[in-house]
Amino acid sequence: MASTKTRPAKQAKPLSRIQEVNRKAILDAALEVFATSGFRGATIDEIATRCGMSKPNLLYYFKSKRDIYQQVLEQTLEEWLGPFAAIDPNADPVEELRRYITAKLVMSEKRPEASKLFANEILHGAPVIHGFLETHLRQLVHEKAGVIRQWVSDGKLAPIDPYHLIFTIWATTQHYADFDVQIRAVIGSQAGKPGFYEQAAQAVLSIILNGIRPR
Amino acid sequence: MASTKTRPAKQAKPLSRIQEVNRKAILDAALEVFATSGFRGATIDEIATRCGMSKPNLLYYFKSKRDIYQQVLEQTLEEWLGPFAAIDPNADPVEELRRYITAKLVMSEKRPEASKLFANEILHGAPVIHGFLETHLRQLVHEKAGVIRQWVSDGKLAPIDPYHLIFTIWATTQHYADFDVQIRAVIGSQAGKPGFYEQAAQAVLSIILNGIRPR
DNA sequence: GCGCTGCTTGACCATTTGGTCAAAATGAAC
DNA sequence: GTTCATTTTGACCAAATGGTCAAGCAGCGC
Repeated sequence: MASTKTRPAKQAKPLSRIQEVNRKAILDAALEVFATSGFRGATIDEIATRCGMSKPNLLYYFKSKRDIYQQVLEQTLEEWLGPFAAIDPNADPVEELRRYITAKLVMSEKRPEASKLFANEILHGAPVIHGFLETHLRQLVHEKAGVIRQWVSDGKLAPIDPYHLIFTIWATTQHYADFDVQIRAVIGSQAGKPGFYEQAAQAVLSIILNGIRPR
Repeated sequence: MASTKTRPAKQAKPLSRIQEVNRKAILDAALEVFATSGFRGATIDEIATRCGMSKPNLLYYFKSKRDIYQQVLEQTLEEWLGPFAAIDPNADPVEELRRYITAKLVMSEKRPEASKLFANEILHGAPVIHGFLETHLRQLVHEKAGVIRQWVSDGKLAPIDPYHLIFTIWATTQHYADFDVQIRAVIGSQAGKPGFYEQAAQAVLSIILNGIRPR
């Protein structure tokens, strides 16, 4: 994604102290607003207000609403896919998947906005990150699918379609972030309690890992 | 939900032929538009145009955008929860869950808009159906959780938290509708092919059912 | 202090869009 | 065909919102 990191545009202008601070503040606020309201529902004004800034001032740093949105998305994407990219072909399959699933559940608990941001983007047809999905993500998934397929060949996992396994893991883990309102409504106060996510992790791991253990 | 079915308001006015036709056309169009654009993104104009109607004419049948949205949501809810409500305590657990999961995957394939509509509503905090979630859905889930717990007690299923099992099933099955764009981008043309959903069903069933089979 | 560059903003504009209304068209009953 | 209720619409309004701009302000090197 992007050229280097979060530069405004071309020609690596050094990006002053105040710029760095303000751009970060904007992106942080934008993540929350976009995650809870979606792209259409979010307003520049709300993002601006949330970081104590006027609308024109915010537009001094980003040229449009779409621009902010895109950069938040790209920035969050790396972080979000980190644990997936880190899946190690040489580790023990079940342990490695346990690690990955746990990591994703922790992310869903700690940063649900990131998950919601993507969910919303994809739900509406991925207008902004469609290209990324078809190239980078596709390549990455293809690679990891190969790893899983190898594990299956080696008899270290039950025979399972790697792609659907990946989708199942994504679906279950992200569900806890994206649908937290529903979960909270259904199970009530327990959902907020400290041990809740550990309990969720245990259940999800139990289902998926036992579902794919060699037999 | 709602008083009887889809009456405009109070006092069961018989609802003329033309009303019946038009209301249905509007609700059908609205489902699609709301599902793809979300509540904020949808416009009355688009819904109206899509069923060959003028905006004021549409507002003759429904008093506001919110009103249409709410009725589409309520109408689809019943249909969506049907298979869940139909889970039979007396059937064989593994077979019954296989039936349910399969039914949900079929729905995700045939009517992805319904799934997307809910996903969007919940993602944005369930402003409209929050009450429903906390009462009816909560009660229903509680009831079915009891069934699963009983199955576990009887040794017919591996020990698993009923709620998390339900969430896992919802997450995986609905993922195929809500994130279809991502799936298509990642695995390419295969996603459209006829056998794809059967393959998905097989993989999901394999993981979940083997994950909960008594051992 | 001076001047210059970079940062900030009030005022403003254009577009979109939910919703209203009075008047016209249509259909049904007789 | 006349009459009345139902249905349809063009024209319109008000609010929200993305985005612009010229002018003001602030920091900083000298």
